[in-house]
Amino acid sequence: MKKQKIRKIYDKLDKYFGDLGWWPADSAFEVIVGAVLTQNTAWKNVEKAIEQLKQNKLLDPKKIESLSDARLSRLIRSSGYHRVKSERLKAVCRFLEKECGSRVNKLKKAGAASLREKLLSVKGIGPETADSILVYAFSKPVFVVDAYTRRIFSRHGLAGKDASYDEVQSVVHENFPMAHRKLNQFHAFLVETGKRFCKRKKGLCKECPIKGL
DNA sequence: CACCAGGCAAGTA
DNA sequence: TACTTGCATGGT
Repeated sequence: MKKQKIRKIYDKLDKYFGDLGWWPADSAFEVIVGAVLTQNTAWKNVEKAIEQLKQNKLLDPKKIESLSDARLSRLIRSSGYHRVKSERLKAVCRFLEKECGSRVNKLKKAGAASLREKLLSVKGIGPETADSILVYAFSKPVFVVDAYTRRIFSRHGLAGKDASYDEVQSVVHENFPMAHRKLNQFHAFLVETGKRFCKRKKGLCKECPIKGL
């Protein structure tokens, strides 16, 4: 039964990691920026980019929207794909201006499903980025599926190797209590497990806290 | 040197 | 629908 197995995995990881303090950010908007910048990119490189924006006091939707493409992409260069990502950031900022007058915290009151759809309509925001924003910026009860999650779920027989994003997400939504805090932590646990123990070419390694479940 | 990282969009068949 | 490719820096 998947329900039992997922529960077991969560409990093991909870005991092993405790509270990982995700998502590290000082504001909802910083979460959104981080969610875009971390697309297919190591978080370490994203931190430097966010730090650049902070040091220049530009971590603000209206300010980012009005920057030149050259300036913005230079500031976020360390996060990779900087030309693409500067466009994506601007698209998100335009969305925020239109949606809530750039008062980002207003969106906490929005319904999760409708906000998800709106986010997905922004160019540069796909399912993972949208869900990361929903759960980490706006505390919605949503489980984020990422590359590590896929890898781990596949190796533990919880999802097919090439299951779609929505399929993997459903496995968790249907088999795990829908508390925001736990879904939030669960994703953080899986990413941390992946980073440390489940690299692409290795199989499950000995020290992995959920080995053999 | 090769490979990977907390994806997504656009093009093709 | 299901592939494929471009995007790019920084770490191992």
